[in-house]
Amino acid sequence: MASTLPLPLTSPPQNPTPPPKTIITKPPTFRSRLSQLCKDGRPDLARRLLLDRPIPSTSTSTSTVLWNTVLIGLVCNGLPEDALRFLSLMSPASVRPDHYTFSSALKACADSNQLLLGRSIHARILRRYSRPNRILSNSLLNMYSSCGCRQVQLLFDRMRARNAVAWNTVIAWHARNARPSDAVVHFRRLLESGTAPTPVSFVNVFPAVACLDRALPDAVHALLLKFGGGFVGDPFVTSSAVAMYSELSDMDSARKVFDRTALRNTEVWNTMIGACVQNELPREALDLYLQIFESEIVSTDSVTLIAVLMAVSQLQSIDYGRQIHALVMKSAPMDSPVALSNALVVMYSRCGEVETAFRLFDEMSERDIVTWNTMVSAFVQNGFDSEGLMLVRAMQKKGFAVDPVAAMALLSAASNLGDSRIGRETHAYVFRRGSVSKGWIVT
DNA sequence: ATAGGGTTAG
Repeated sequence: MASTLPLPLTSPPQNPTPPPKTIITKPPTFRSRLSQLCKDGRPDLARRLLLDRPIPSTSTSTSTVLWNTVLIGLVCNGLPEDALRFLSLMSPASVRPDHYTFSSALKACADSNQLLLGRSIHARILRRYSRPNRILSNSLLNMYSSCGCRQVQLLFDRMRARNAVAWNTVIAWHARNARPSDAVVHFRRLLESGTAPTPVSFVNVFPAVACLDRALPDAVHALLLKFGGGFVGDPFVTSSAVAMYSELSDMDSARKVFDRTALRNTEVWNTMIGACVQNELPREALDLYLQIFESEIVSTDSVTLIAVLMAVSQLQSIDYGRQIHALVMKSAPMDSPVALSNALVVMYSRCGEVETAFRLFDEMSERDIVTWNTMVSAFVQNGFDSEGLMLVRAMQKKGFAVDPVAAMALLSAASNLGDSRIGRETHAYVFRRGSVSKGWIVT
């Protein structure tokens, strides 16, 4: 290109051809190969490549970067246990862990719920650094929060430089542990501290405000509009706000938030459809599904189909049910998730087609506890009590223990059959197993 | 290269 330009002859030569650098791509470095493998979802290959490397001719600090790359790759690909095993192979003589190592290790502990290991890493951090940096402190907060340890508050209170991430972590911790007012208090203190809230601040606080003062949800939503004009378009924030209004059964507000969102991805649609189902508005749910279908802009996934099947179950319309079933077969013919098959079984059962429900149940290659409970309840609810009882035996043979849902079906079947022996046995079983913490209701 | 986020069947 440069050679075709009419250059004046007097001017000095100006690199007539581009340097070879821009033509020949540099060979990938060992680190870039590792991180590419991790990005491609093959951290196992990256790990093997690193472990099989003949002799580490690189310096200790370079090694650390390589090890961190694989470690982060394992964590980000949902393999926290492998990450921690890999970490234990890091010999301190040749690889010296750094901030990145520790923060990834803490995330691995958080993801695999390993409090003891997390604590030991915390101790190593304190031995290494007099004061952990902000990211390490936030990683520690997250680890303790994920592992359900109360140390979160103490650690947070002692932090000097708290950024939004730290605040958000504590807000989420309170909200998830059924302390909505503490979550809101920290949200308020976040605003008072002068730290700018982030979209995550709102995502975390929304679930907490639904169960408090009725004025709060609108107040927090107003704050959202005031603080982050940019956040309202965030699909996460939208989903969270829709879910909050749905929880309050304020479907007008939920719909308003949804309608005002420019960027609606599959998850946002799923939340809105799920909100309709939760509030027993199956027609609205189906209508929304139809809109996705016609717009062809966003795609649907198994979560969408599950919600739609629940709506059909509420409507008890076998015609719609069969159509959705056909769509399920078309969209996910092979390995559809168990939850989707379960939802199909529920739908046929609610529409009164127990035989079809059982055929689907019978054809399933994988069944979980919900599958068994669903089919047992399907039998009992449709008057096939003996079949329900027999299926409970089959379920126990497969190693699934009777849980509160199955117990309810059993009691109901016993009562329908007038079988006092099974009724008494189930009652005794419930009493033996019973504890409120396990979801059992003891009477 | 590092921290926090929404929906999911009985």
